[in-house]
Amino acid sequence: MGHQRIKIAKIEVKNHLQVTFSKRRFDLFKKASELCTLCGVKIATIVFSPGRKVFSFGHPNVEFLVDSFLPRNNTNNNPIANNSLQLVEAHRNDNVCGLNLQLTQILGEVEIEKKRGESLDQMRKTSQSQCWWEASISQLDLQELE
Amino acid sequence: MGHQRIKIAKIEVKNHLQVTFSKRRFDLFKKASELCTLCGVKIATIVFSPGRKVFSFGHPNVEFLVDSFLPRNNTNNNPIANNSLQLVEAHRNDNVCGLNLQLTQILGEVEIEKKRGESLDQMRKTSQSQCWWEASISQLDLQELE
DNA sequence: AACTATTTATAAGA
DNA sequence: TTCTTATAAATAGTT
Repeated sequence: MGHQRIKIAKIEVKNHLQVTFSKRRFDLFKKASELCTLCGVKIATIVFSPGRKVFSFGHPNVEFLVDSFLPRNNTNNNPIANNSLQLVEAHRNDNVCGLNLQLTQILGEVEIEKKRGESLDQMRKTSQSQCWWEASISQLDLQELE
Repeated sequence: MGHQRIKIAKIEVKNHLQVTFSKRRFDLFKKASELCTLCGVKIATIVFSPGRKVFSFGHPNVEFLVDSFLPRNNTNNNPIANNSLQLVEAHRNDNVCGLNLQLTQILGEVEIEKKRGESLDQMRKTSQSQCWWEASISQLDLQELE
């Protein structure tokens, strides 16, 4: 890729590895996010980093994995404790879900802004002595007009 | 992407969606695999398809995820179960942390794109002398633009 | 962190 | 479908 193609093998230079990890992890989650949106599927991705950290992406959240794989066989018979746990669970899920929604929405905004920038760039380039705005405004969609 | 750029939004044409899903799922797992090899990390990815099928990729396998995160034996006095619960806690915190990092980075991207748009807008305005009617367009509100 | 030169990924088309 | 192709994205190395 890039200037030189690399072999898909363990990167030995620690600093280089960290940079590549950050870049590729971000893009992996981005691709996962796009697949979610494009195809309306549920995805959970979890990465255990070299630095012993855990990164994850999930839509609608990562925890749905737990619900999918395990039946809730709660052996704790204390109803108050159970309710409290459920409230904590709900709050956490809302938190993660909300962040994912924000992420999705903002990714969309980025796309819109980039597209707008590209449109303006293109129009600027094609504008000679003529007024490009008149010819182009009819081609802008609503989001761009906003 | 290919011949045309597409909006990241739900694909409505079923046949098209299926093709895109297959391609992008393959590439997602490929990217995950490369990240594993390059950086020596553990990854688990699970996709619940529109056709109710489940696809997964894991290195060294997918099950380590279940073993790491899901407390199978929920008897509260079981030290193994407690360890699992702690892992779940840690993971959730990391998940939120990771999402926040993504949000921060992407919000930064939005700012950059908006500034770019503003500078292009400024360039446009400086050329207003050639377009006497342009100012009136800029003053139209959203409803009028629609 | 930002920037290129290339390699990849991929939306359409065949 | 499967392959091809034109174009958009990703990214390795650089500044």
